[in-house]
Amino acid sequence: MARTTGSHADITGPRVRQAALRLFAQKGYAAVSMRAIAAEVGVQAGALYNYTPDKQSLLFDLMRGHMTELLSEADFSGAGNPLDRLRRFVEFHIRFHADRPDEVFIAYMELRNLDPANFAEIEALRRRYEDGLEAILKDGARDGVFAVEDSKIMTLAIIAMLTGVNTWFRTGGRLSLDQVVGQYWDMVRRAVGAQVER
Amino acid sequence: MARTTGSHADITGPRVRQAALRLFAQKGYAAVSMRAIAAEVGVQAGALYNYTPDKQSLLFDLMRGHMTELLSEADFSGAGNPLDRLRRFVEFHIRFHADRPDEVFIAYMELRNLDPANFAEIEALRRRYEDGLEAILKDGARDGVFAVEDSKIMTLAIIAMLTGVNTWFRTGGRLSLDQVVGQYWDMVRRAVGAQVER
DNA sequence: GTCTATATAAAGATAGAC
DNA sequence: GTCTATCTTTATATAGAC
Repeated sequence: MARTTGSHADITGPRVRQAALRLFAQKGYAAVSMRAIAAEVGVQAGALYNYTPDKQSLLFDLMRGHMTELLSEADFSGAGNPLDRLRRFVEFHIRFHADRPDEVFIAYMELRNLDPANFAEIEALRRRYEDGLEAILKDGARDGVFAVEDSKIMTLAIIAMLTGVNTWFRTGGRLSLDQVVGQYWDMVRRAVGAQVER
Repeated sequence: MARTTGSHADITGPRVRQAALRLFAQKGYAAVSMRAIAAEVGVQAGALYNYTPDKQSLLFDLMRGHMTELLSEADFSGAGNPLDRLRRFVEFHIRFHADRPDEVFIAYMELRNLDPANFAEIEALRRRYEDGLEAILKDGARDGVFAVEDSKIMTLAIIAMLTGVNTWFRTGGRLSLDQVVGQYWDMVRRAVGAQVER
């Protein structure tokens, strides 16, 4: 990708983030050099430092942006009965994550490469998301429509199961995302002990 | 750890693998230098090459050893009814993985750092393990005791849910491993549509 | 078998010209 | 804003002494 000297701040900034996202997801943060990111963008390594103070900030900004968007799009308003809220959560989680495989991969794989302060901030966001699901389960248990022995364990089990979709799902594969959502909803609904509607 | 010059092949070999295991799990393969492994063992970097041809082989041997042990200890014999076999699988999976947090972490996080040929070999072993669980689900569906819409999806969903335990379980924490096994078995049993025994 | 020393390559980050 | 050039550090791996 040949590039000439000049000013392209508005274009280059997003391209740096995009290149870092793709390369971090593909090879891992520690295995990606600033030179590799620069090459993907089409600039020299030194130019990257106009857009990020260092490599760590690049990783942190990607993860924080992802978690912030996740929390802003999730519906934890509490509207509706617990079974409907759980169904909406399952569908949202699968679709949101299927749309952003690289961001999801980084968010789960690169936590240990965050500086301690950055790690704490990302963990707090993740915790808020878990709390959103746990509130649904607790409300369902309170209403007697879910069989919840330990809401925290059930929260983590459901999220792990749903996020696992990203390890194998590919658009255009054997199953449509609609089918995936349907089957996971069947499993989650049964796992929480909700009655199967007929 | 002060060390002097001399021959310690029988001792040093396992210590190299153990140090690599611990450091790869903690910092990630790409972020761990051969010098760091040597320092953990208490030798100089050059001495490591008496025990491994290179860093990649160190990673591959750890992962292959883990997967081979997993397959050798799992009971995929087909003895018993599908519900009992599934219960045994759930308990085995949770306990085996809880006993080996570092190996499990590496096996899931460092796949992309394997050379292509090594990756193919590990993937084949992982597939064999998945096939073992899928056979249980298929037998249960055949007997009409499980409600299985797609055995492959259900296999991956169960494994993802169970392996997720490793992200939070710590010995001496709020819950004993017995309690964890019991609660996950409740969820899995319901997720596959099996009747809850009373 | 382990050491010291080193060959060779690549990393993160910065300086100064344009 | 981007370039080229470079400082400084660190990496994998090997050679040869003991």
